[in-house]
Amino acid sequence: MDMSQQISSPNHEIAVYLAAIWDGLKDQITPFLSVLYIDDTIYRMLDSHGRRYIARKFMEHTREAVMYCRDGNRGDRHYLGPPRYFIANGGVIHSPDGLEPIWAMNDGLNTRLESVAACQPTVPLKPTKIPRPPNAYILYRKDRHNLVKAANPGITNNEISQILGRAWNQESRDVRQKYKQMSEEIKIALLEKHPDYQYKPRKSSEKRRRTRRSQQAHAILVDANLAAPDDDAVEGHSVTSV
DNA sequence: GTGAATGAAAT
DNA sequence: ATTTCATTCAC
Repeated sequence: MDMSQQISSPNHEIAVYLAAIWDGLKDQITPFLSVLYIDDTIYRMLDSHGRRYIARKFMEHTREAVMYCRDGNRGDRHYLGPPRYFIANGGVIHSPDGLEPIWAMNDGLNTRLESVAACQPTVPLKPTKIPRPPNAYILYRKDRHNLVKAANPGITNNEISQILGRAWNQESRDVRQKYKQMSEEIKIALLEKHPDYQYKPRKSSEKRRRTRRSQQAHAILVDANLAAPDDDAVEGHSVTSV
């Protein structure tokens, strides 16, 4: 191998350059980190290839599709992370110019979803979590949930469940059969789309324990570039789709 | 995350 | 026989 040839090649220089940038960025990585903070200066040094390179390196850590987002509150900050990270806790992804997505937390007043940018995975990702198909009662409850709520202002979901649980047990075999039929069709459709689907309940010990950090506290952590354990959020295997 | 109902599917 | 998780969303 002719090393001198490689060292002098532009490609090699670029590779070294990108590797150096990644080297600096990866200092942020902890086992729980799900979003990478990238200073605007660094971000602008990267062209599309460079950004793709960094994204790929980071995906190797997150095992999820990631996207870039500019900080909606501070234009000089960029983040790289799974779309679900930006969406969580009322966050929205703006893309006013249709090009560069901007992430902002929902203040309930003047944030609106303009458009959502897509991103394409380039490394093997964690398999998507396929939701369990709903049973007959779940479909029945879903159907009547809004009706019961409208008829009983201030009613809680638990009360709705109690009411519809009784209603379900009183329902004619016709109605029950109708929903049973629906649930079976949905299940068949699911198996058709995901032939390898299999229900995999976790042990209760595997369920999420830590109570969620407040939105505000979380925003502060992110802003201080201390974004932490917000992400073992993936039960067993899954990616929240956007 | 929990609760509150039912039921499918796993353990 | 027991447990998880599908739906909903205030708490």
